[in-house]
Amino acid sequence: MGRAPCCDKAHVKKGPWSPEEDAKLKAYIEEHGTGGNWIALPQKIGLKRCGKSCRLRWLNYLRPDIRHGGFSEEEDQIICSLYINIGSRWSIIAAQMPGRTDNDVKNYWNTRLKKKLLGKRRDSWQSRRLSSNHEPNEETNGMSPDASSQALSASAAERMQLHKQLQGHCNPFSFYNKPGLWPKFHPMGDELFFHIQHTDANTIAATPVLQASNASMIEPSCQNVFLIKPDIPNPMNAKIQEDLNSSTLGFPSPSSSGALRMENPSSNFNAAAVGLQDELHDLLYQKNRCSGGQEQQQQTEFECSKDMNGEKVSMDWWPTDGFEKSSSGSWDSASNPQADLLQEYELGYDL
DNA sequence: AAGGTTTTCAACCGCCGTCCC
DNA sequence: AGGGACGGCGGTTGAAAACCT
Repeated sequence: MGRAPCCDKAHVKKGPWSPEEDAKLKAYIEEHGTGGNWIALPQKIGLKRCGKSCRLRWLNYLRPDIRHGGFSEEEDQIICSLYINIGSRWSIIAAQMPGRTDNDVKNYWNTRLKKKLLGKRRDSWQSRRLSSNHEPNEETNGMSPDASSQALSASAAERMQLHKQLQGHCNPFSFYNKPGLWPKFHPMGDELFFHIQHTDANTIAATPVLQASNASMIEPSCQNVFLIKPDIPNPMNAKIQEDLNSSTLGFPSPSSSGALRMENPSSNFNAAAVGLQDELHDLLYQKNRCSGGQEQQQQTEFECSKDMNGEKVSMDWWPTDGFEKSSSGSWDSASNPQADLLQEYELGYDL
């Protein structure tokens, strides 16, 4: 037996809200609040709407402090940073940007940022498939992006690709290519701690901190993954800062292999954070790192590599360095910490 | 100008966790 | 303890707008 519907769907209105409905809902909530019961609310005010629909309309559109559109570069970076690290937790991500709703952030990611960061890469791959006789093995270790995408959740696949792009193949000086700068960056690490703190106080320092309540919603393995604004008093911050200070690594000691020692944690840590922010910014705003610093609009990793080599070369959508697909179908890691990451993605983790 | 295509985003759907009886 | 009610969330849809040919 299925669950009873939250409302009588035969008698509720659906579709776009009229100005009259908006006015009724807004006036009532501003005067009486929601009364703690969204289901009963539409009946009270004579709206032929589902309670959930009222709630959504209020939260996403009618609330007085809502901001629509006009995402700033800082917000872009916050969204990308958090998406890479915690996945599609839109409510948590939105909570970092006052006035933004999860729906807005989700739409913005799906329609703009994702395309900005990932879209052209797929297009490139598809066009190459059409214009050449590449065997799948040459491209992606036997898995086409489409096929591999089926094995991974969309979110995990996207984030895997973002990790890859941030790895900066074409940039030998990339943050990702300097292991000494890495924090223990594996998002599934036991005590993973990913601290993005831009030293430029005018940029990331303006980032609101994750609320403790939100942090508690992240599964334990990822609870230490978020942006921090150290000067904001917050129980979670205190704990994080304590961990940071007490760790010889600059972040909590790992309990497993794959972690990277750092001699000068604080400076490296900040350098790492700055490096990541810079690279994210580059990806978002098309600053070209591999053509001697020349600006080149809309250039993504594939095009970048193509230019570097003067010919169309195979740049895998999926990472291949250090990865081997074993005969059993699993990924072997050749001493590459990222192999573990991919393995866990393959296992279906969706952070 | 018209028709087709793509993009955007508000709204819906259904699952899940929590609360309360 | 168990089950229903509800809120919250992420994924998806589809109409409207924008853009292209």
